[in-house]
Amino acid sequence: MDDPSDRLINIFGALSQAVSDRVRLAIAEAFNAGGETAAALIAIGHAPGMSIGQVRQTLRLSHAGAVRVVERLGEQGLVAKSPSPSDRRVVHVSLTSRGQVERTKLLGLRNAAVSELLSKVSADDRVVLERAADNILSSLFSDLHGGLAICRLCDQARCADCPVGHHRP
Amino acid sequence: MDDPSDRLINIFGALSQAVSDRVRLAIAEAFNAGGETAAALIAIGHAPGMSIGQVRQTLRLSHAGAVRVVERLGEQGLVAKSPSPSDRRVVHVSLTSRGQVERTKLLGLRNAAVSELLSKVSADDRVVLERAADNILSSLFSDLHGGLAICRLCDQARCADCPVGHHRP
DNA sequence: CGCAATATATGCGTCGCGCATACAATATCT
DNA sequence: AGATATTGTATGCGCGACGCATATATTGCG
Repeated sequence: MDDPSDRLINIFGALSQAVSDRVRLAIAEAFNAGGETAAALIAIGHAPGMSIGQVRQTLRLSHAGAVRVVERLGEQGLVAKSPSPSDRRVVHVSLTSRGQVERTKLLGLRNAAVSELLSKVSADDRVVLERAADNILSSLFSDLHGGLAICRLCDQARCADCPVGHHRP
Repeated sequence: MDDPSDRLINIFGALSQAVSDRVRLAIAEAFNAGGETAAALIAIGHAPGMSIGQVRQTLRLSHAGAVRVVERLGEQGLVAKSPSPSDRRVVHVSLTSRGQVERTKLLGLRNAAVSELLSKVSADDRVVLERAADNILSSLFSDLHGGLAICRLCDQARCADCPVGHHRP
């Protein structure tokens, strides 16, 4: 396969940057905590009962970073920690009802931001765009938590047949 | 036009995030300064003689932030400040030869990271992908420096007919 | 000339993060 | 079972990048 053209590389890179900038900005306006805090809220909502270590892997943070992210979310009353019954070292982190509400709000903001950009693409081209995205994302599948990292801002309930393949054995 | 499907929104958002994550990581491994410092190096190289204020707009930083970014690059010997002949308030920022070298290295890293991902897309689909990206990016054109912000990591010398349109009147 | 506007610089505080370390619980090995 | 290693979590500490408020210099305008 030929290498992609320099123009496509630059434009595709710029597009990706622009999209994530927009999402980041939209979330930052509505959520008073920076860094990976918003991503943590979304990811925890997707896999309720995650351990701190799983948060760490999903967000690619240090352990201390993961502890502090959960701490911040806890201070805002968005998540709660509960001890594991089987292993008393691990803490399970879940969303509170306020956390659920906040998470839904953030997902809506991301959805709106991305949707607005996609409205510039014709219906026919969207089919191809989706296939291209599927191909690239499925090539990135490594381990389960690496996959969760990629989808950390997704509304996975509304993403049938996720190409990153969390559901694989 | 119909709204894009939820699946496309999520996958496209995840793809964009994954691409910018990869680029960010590749650059962070090779460049010892975080935040928007690498983007500043690239952007200054594209528009040599930028003022601090233009840096501020391009990177969407506070004025103090822009001063500090240039300061950091200066400490590493990558950029140099020179007084403007016409207006003694403004400082022109340009790359040193070491800055040029470093910039080229970073551009290569970004190019490689994005190129590897695009290799998963068929030649036919790349044509459509490029059109879709053109359409989205051209819709984002606002002002000249907003455009530069979008392309802040691009190798604009290798991006003929940039859809963000810095070259427009 | 006096006053507002523009461009840059600096003091200060904040926030998110990583490193090193400490502590608790479980697993393993003999 | 007891000693040791391993795993999971928490904390002290410092750093780096950033914004806000403010200071200073230069320009433009009445």
